Amino acid sequence: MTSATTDYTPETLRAELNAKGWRMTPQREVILNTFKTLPEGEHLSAEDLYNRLKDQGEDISLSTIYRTVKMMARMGILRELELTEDHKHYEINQPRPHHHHHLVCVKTNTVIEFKNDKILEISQKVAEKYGYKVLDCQLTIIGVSPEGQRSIF
Amino acid sequence: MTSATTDYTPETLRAELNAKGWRMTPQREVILNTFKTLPEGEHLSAEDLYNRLKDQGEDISLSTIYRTVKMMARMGILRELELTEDHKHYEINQPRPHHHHHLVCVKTNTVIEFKNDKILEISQKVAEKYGYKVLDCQLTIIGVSPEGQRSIF
DNA sequence: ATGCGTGCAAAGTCTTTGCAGCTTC
DNA sequence: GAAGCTGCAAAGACTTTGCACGCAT
Repeated sequence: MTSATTDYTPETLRAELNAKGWRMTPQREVILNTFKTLPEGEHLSAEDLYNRLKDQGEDISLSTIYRTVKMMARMGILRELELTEDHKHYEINQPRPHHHHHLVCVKTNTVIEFKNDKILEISQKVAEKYGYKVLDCQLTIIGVSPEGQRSIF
Repeated sequence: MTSATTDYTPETLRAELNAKGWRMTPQREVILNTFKTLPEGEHLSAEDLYNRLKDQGEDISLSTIYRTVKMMARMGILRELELTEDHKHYEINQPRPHHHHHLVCVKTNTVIEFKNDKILEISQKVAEKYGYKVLDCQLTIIGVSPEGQRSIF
């Protein structure tokens, strides 16, 4: 298991998979590359990814996508985000300087990204205390945006 | 909308509901009280809550439970947690000294709770910057436990 | 009296799984 | 060659919704 700051390439992914007796495939490479080139702050649901790839002429089944993103999340390659929507979103797990967190409005469902280095520091301290290795840490602030505060409901 | 540190009672809940043109009901009171008396650190899924109430002779439909916990989460009364499982868990949204966060192992699915006051401080600062009111904040650290590190897969 | 809330059953959404065939090691 | 991986279709888990009746305001 590699740390959250590994910069995965198809080669390092292949190596890690092979070490576990698993295999590199074209599908896995395409998915990894898609996340690696995703603009910072953008995150995709399984279906988003499916459609995006389809548009690019890459026909990867939804099953494979679900299987792959879950695997990559468990490996620490992707961050699994559960924000306001009722399905998971994924984004590449960036090393420290790019790591960000989310501020979500319960009324408007707006999501704001923000950075804060202390959070990773705290996480590492806590994890160390329990002997855990950190793959990812996510601070999600749930609140009400200025627009949301104006509405009664 | 009230702050995360409000200590809800059936009366304050009724007042807040009425102010919005909504209503207090026996079901809502039972659900609120159940969460209020839940041991710290315990959190329930909709189905957990349904069964627990049934055992106590309180027959509240699953639909109502889903509707109520979602409403209470939006009001900031409950925290909506998405940890390792594929369904949401709820717990009362405690004021600061009892607020806790989660350290999750991707391999064993173990969840450890921990407290850290700095996290709420950081959240409040961030929220303020954007003009948000904080209802809840959750730091989730995803990692690998010592036991998990021993297994290859 | 009004209209929100509940319970029921049905529908919906997102995700997982079994299996046959293909691909990687 | 053996075993993992993919795609398809079907199943599954959890959650939401329409509607008629009852209850809070």
